[in-house]
Amino acid sequence: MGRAPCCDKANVKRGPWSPEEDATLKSYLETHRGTGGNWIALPQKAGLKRCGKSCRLRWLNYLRPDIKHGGFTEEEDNIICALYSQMGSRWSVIASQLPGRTDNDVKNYWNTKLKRKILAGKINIPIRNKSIDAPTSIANILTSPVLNGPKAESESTFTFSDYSLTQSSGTLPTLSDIGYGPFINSTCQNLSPDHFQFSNFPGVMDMSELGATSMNSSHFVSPSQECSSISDSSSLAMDNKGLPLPSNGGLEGAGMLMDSEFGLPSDFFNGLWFQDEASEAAINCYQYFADFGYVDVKPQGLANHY
DNA sequence: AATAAAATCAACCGCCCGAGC
DNA sequence: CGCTCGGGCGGTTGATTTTAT
Repeated sequence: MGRAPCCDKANVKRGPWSPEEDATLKSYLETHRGTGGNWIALPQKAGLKRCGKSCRLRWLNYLRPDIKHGGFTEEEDNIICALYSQMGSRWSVIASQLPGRTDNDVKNYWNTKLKRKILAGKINIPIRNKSIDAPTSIANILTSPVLNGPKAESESTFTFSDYSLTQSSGTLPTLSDIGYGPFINSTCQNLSPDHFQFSNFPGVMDMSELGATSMNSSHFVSPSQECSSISDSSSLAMDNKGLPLPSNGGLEGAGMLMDSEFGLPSDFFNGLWFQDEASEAAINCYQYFADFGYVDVKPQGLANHY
């Protein structure tokens, strides 16, 4: 038995909001200085025949003051790409770094325009291009160039269109290639934002700042869930359809990239794969991100709660 | 000008998490 | 400690708009 729905679906209006409904919701929220801590009860109080969640969404994505729509700047493009390359589809976290942007907006923008821009080679994604030695201890990996970033002069970019990543595949070892996979599986619970220096990316804030602000209120999936599918873990991940799938590393066998629970941008890379099956770049790129682009980070102090 | 195809984006869905009891 | 509920999230849908033929 599933949980009860949040509202009576039969008696709530659905679909696009009318200007009158917008005005009612906005007026109520402004008059009462918020929801009073309960979105579910709000529609009734405000006289709206809408689901509370629908009201919340409408407010957050459209009615809220200072919302910007469309017209993403190049700088915003770069920030989105860089953050996506680091954390995947954490749209709320990404949006929190873009004043006036909502997660829905960023998500739509990524899915409809940015992916195409990247594929067309109009956007370069900064990537760390440096060999590292296999770590022998936790200290090594936490201070390794891959995780902490290269010196500025060794940073390079690649584009998906020219597959230049292929050329550098030898210098982009995946974590599983160098034995990091099992390590991450067993130790990622202990990682903190301090171990990641996102500020090495131009225009991207240090992750530790996120840990102090937006990440505190963000949605996190526990390492037990996310780390289970990192790298060459042998555990199974479930895709959206509930089918058991091999976690990352799914390149082999079925000849296609597998989705995982870990927040990989798999749809994007699947797209690359199917677009050009012979593309080593897509594979390398996928593995690159899959292997160390998505290690979950948590504010220090929370790590042991899982 | 008409039609089809593609792109866009608002809105919904279902799941997960934390708070409160 | 377990259950319920609301908030929040990412994924997906589908209506509308734009572009191509």
